[in-house]
Amino acid sequence: MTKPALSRSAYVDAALDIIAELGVDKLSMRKVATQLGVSPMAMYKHFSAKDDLLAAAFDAFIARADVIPSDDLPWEQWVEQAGRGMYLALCAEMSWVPLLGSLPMGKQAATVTDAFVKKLQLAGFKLDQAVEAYYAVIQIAVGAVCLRASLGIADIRTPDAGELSSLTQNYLENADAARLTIAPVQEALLKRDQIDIALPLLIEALRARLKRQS
Amino acid sequence: MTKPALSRSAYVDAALDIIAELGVDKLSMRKVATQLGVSPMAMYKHFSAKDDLLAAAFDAFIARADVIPSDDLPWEQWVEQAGRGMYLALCAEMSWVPLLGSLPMGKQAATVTDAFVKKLQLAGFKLDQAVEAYYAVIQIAVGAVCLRASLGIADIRTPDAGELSSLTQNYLENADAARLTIAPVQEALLKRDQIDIALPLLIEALRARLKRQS
DNA sequence: ACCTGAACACCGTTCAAGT
DNA sequence: ACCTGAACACCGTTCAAGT
Repeated sequence: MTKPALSRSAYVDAALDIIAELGVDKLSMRKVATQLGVSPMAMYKHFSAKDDLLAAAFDAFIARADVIPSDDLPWEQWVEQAGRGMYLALCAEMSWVPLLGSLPMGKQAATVTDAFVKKLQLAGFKLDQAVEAYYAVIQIAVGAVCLRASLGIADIRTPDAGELSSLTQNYLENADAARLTIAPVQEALLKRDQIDIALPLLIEALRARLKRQS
Repeated sequence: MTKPALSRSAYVDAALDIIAELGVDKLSMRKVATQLGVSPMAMYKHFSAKDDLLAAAFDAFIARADVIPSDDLPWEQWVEQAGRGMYLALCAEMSWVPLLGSLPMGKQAATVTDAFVKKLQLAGFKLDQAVEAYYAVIQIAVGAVCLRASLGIADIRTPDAGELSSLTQNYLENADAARLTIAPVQEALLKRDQIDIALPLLIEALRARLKRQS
């Protein structure tokens, strides 16, 4: 009996399964192939290299994350929800984080761009301002997830109330008076959702900019 | 003749050499050991695992980057320069970028925190606002570098004038009218320094916040 | 204390060969 | 066209042994 030829998306789905279970760092060409009952080398007919598979998997991940908010929201809330959506999707699958700086944006990312720019243009922003705002939100979402990851927060559970984050623990080595004052404030800040640090400030600045030109 | 015992910092220096030459992704325990003329296993007396070496190397990298601006600048410029300094240091050694979300902050990062918070407190911000502003700047700097890396910009050269970034190339696959309008604006934006996208907006918001409470 | 040698259990990828 | 098997050139890390 001849095996049906495996499609590109079959490999991508298998990769996403393995990533969900073991994390991006444990993904290997061999594991994907084994899950599909195929030789590892079969994949090189569909993907030029592991990076290619990873980029395709990330784009599929973005599609599933579904970060585009409902259209009837006012722009401030729309932007806030879009940024939070990106942040939350990545928080749920934090093993992507170390690769965030090396993954190329694919087709699904482009549809998010389109929706964002359109929403802001309808709100009265100029095209270049809308594009600028989009990339500012992306930066902040990615930065927030990176910061969260550096805190050593595990994927699911929130940190135990009594326990200092690893970041604050490091900070308190060789502590002086200033650090002892700063540490609890830092710890309180970092216990909140990291997306709430810079995103509200950004939206404030955008609102001021819009008001100034109307 | 007995070899002098190798210190932790000798390993870190060797690691930074290899990273500067080949990139973080090509660093291996075996290469560091070979450069020092030692068995790979010798390192496990000084570092519990490769992650431990990498964290130490990153902290040394931060120390060398020297991102703390001169003290006599007004706070807006000080914050702007600090953020830009982080951004530029990472742009110069972009192979760190994929790891930005998984590297813990060490002692050198803590001295940057201290300087930043102190500067903003002297400018009139409350402690919690100063800490919040610091992490907002970190997020934006990290996000900007991640975005720059995703553009497929090589470490040194600026992209050829005539050539679209890989991000815009991907964006233009299956292009409709809207995308054809957005693409050149996006490309112009992404040719600028990525740190200039969100950092000025953040500083604007901070200034407004400070004015409101005084 | 610090280092070594050999081994284990993995990797990504090439290449020639199969059907 | 698509897949296989064997091989190459690597990895991080463990463990028992050396000095």
